[in-house]
Amino acid sequence: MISIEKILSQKNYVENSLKNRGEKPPIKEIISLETRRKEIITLVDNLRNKKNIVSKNIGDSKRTPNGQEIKDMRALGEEIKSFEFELSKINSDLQKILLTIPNIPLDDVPVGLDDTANEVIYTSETEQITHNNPHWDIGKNLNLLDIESSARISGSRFYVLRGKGAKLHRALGDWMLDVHTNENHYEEIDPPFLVREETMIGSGNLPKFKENLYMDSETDLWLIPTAEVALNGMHQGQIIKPGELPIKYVAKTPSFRKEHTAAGRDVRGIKRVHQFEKVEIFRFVEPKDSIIAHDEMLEEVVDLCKRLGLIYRVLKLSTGDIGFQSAKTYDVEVWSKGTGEWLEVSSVSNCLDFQTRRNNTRYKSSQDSSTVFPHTLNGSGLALPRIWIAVLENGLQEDGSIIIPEELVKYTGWEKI
RNA sequence: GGAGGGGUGGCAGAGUGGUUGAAUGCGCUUGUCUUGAAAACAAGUAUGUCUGUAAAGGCAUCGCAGGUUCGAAUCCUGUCCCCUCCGCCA
Repeated sequence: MISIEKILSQKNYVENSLKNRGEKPPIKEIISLETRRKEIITLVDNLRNKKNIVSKNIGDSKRTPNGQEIKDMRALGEEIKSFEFELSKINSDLQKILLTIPNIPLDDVPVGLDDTANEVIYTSETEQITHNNPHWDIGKNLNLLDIESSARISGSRFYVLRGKGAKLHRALGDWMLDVHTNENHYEEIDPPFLVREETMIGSGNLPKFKENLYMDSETDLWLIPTAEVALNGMHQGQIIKPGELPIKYVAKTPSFRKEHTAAGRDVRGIKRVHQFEKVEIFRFVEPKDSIIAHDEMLEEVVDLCKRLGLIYRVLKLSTGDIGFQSAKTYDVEVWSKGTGEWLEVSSVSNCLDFQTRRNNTRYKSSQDSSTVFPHTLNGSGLALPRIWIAVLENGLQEDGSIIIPEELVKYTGWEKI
């Protein structure tokens, strides 16, 4: 969440920045709640001080309190209690509002209310070739993809991969994990896929995006829509020791999404499904380092696309299109030759201190020993079934076979399908 | 799921309901001593929040939430987490 100090001290800036996202936060209400909150704190503290002095006096002199004292103190206690009640109400109201306010975009994010304002900042090929053999046909013909079975098992928007299709999928994931751990020096994490509500709030997925998440109401656990949620939760409530930043995590997990909002869209194939695998890279960094870290992560993601021989482009998302928790986002898309469209395979975001404030993840700086909120960054590296789609459609030969990218051969054990 | 035990400061570990924000030890920081280091000695060493230019002070926090009391780390209730044993189980 954004800090209340920022809202108070830079009211207009905050208001304008959020307007660019199409948001109108109740700034006035926040300010009045915050003002009242401080008033009550001062009041309650003074009353408690009174109470403490009397109690201490009784304790020090080792006597029993007289009737008048007991009466006064009881009244004082009641007064304190009623203010405390108001205070807790204000705190929860304030919290409720603050949790629904999205992050403030960085100044170099293109202004616009939707994806039409996104800027394409790089495209690897000037021309995109199309061949009219979508992955659902290729996959079926070569017995790599079995939508009929997944429909029997789970319904629509799921997939079954089989044989070499499954192996290719696994090879892609393993290769990505190896690149991130061996070359980019991330620590591999295998986290839980079910998380507590607090963890979902920490990442920014709750309370606002409940309708897109699966959860078990018996245990109050939520299925992660991305490993970002789990990785971000690793240091909830912790103070990270001096010298431990940057922390770099990579995880391959399933991602569970209801995709209610997209009903009817992208129904064919496996581009948009309820459960998919994704390799996610995540960093906790010192605030001064997040801008550079963001560009590094974009490079790491782009490098994967290059090495797979895919056609890709990089978008800088507009103020209206970046995610709730993000201050700046690059999307990386690969070209799907079979369907003639760009597939988003990565979203690389700098969330600044937005998530660490929600998580209460802090960092003790070695210079001045003050505690600060570190910045977090996340990026897919990469989203799997979509990359699987691209590799399949991209590798399709005249004779109907598939050539596997060279990098993957030592993971698959074969060069073609 | 059943039965027990436990959650206290960076760590370990005390704590008859009344100067306990908290003994003691370790660690860490600084100083004295030393050519330097070690040892020894001395001092300091949690977080949040409010008032204040500052100095300083108030308040809160002993897993979390309530309750009892003039007064709660200490008593009561609920809850979460951890450990041990039993049962079940990939």
